[in-house]
Amino acid sequence: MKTLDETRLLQFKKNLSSCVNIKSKVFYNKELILSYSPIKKKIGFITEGKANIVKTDKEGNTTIMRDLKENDIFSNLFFQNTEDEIYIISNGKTEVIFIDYYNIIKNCNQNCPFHNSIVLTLFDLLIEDNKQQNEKIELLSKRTVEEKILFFLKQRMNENNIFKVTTSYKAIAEYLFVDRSNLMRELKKMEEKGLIERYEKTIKILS
Amino acid sequence: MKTLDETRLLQFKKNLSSCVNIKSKVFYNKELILSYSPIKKKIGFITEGKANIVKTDKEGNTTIMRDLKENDIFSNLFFQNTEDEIYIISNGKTEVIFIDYYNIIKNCNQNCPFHNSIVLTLFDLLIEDNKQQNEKIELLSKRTVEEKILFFLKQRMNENNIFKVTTSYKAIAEYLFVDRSNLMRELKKMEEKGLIERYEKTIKILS
DNA sequence: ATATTATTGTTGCATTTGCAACAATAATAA
DNA sequence: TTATTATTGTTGCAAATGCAACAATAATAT
Repeated sequence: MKTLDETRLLQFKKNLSSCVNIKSKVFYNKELILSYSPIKKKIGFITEGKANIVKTDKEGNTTIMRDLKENDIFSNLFFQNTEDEIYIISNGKTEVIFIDYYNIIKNCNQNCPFHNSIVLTLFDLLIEDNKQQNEKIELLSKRTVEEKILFFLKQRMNENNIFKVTTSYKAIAEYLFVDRSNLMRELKKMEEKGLIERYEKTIKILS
Repeated sequence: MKTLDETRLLQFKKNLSSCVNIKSKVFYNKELILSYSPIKKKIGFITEGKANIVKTDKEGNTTIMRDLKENDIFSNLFFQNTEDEIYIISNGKTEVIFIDYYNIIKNCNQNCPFHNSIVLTLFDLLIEDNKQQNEKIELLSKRTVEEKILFFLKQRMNENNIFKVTTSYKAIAEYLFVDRSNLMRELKKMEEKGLIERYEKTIKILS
């Protein structure tokens, strides 16, 4: 039983506009969707496409903190103001619904029946996000690049133990916070060890 | 303006018992508070003390994924079933309130006025947790041990740029996912570089 | 079609890091 | 108190990793 099924998400999207002020917006590739702001507290919900949470430190190093996809939630409420700059950037064409945080916490005047349902769905979406973050922390806690790769692949492989690189090895290296050339080297080693088989962008996990 | 002030948390604790089934429990050092379960979905709220989210992989390596303290929320809903085992473990005397997830998502029969307020507070507690997770991901994205140490220290130093090690260097090394002896070595290097001053368990950040 | 840019694959090399081992000290238990 | 256990501080060494550079290929733009 999945907590968040299609029906419920559909209902959520319908209810949203009936109760709180929302703004829907379409972004194209590499556009800024949201940045840190202590004033304009917004919650975003991706209705179509993909996005990344990207961090740039003061030396200019850029890292992908998170991958976001359809039905994922995000917010500038999730970040604190640090030296690093954190942005949500679209990855291809992306459609987003923005919800004003104050609309959520303040019960709407007419005490509409939708409000509770919306908050509950947001709650479950947040739990889902939390789960994904824990998965990322678990990934990063792995001691070696090989362990990181295996964990990453096993989470994403299909029922035939196959994972297809739909993005790029560069993007995967960024996601794992490892050097790209080292990623390639480790993949080769893993193939020699018999842990995986690889043909260009198709990887079969054998272990 | 803080989202979650003392007054609100007090109200939350009061309301909880009026509306949903809760169970309060006291744990002593190193006791199991919660583990992964697909059936018994629980949300925990720490009213006193500290706890850790601890992960053990199939090789037996144990890592501290998160530090939890008073007013922090946790749940087995946040984890997926992987090869790694994840537990919430008390760190000293810890008092916890357990909330049944189904109590939250199912509006209570009498449609009490507390329910919405509770869900909203849980929502904000989840946002707070999310923020802490992002902070940890940001920390782990740092490329070198030195960068990790500096980020860690700057987040925690007081207004005089002083951080006191209240736990142990061993625990800090675990939290940063770095080797303890390397942590000591890097601290020495950083002192030589003039980035910090250190006297046993007191560190002054100079940069 | 051709030029331009991005990605992939590879390697040598320097650096960083983890591991193991040990002594010194501190904290805790008997 | 004394014994026992945990933490701190240090180092040599091997392994893992990142960096830089490059050619080959693929993708995209003109």
